[in-house]
Amino acid sequence: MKQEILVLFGKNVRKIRIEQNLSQEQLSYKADLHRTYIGMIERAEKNITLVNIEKIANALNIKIQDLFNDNL
Amino acid sequence: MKQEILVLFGKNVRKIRIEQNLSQEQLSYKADLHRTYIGMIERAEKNITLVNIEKIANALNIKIQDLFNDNL
DNA sequence: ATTTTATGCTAACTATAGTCTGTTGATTTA
DNA sequence: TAAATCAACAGACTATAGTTAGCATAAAAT
Repeated sequence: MKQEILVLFGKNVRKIRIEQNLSQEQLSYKADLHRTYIGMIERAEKNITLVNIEKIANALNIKIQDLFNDNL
Repeated sequence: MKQEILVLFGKNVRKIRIEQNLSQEQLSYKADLHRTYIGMIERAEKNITLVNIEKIANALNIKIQDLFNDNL
């Protein structure tokens, strides 16, 4: 994929995940998603659906809106 | 589907679309999506992907974040 | 009254999201 | 130098998102 919106989203997931000292695998457990899938999202290789967007936001204890911040 | 997050999203799309006096069909042109698909999204029958979320936000001239407001 | 506009709904199809296994390489830890 | 942790990546599979045509209903417009 590599569309800009997916890149923005993926960067935000990675940034917040690392801030919380979580590995991709740990986040995947919390979000009930597969290990490799988190990596694909962070690399903007998949066009994520809304239900999974929410799962990730919940796993990171943030609002969905926070995953669309575009300051960096 | 009918998951809560899809219901919230659909309600917001409909609300803003009507505020702007657009029919589903008119919005579908602007967003480059099919007529019936907009209806399905508003009725929370499909789990929309991020790329299409952005298309709808752009067609409505709003930010993606605005589609996740939960006041009404 | 009938034509037009708007939406709901179904069903079938095709494109792709999402799952899962396994391999590789880098880094860290013992 | 192992052993363990982490992430990138590939490939194959299954589930479902997204497209499209068509029919039904209701309301507004002519």
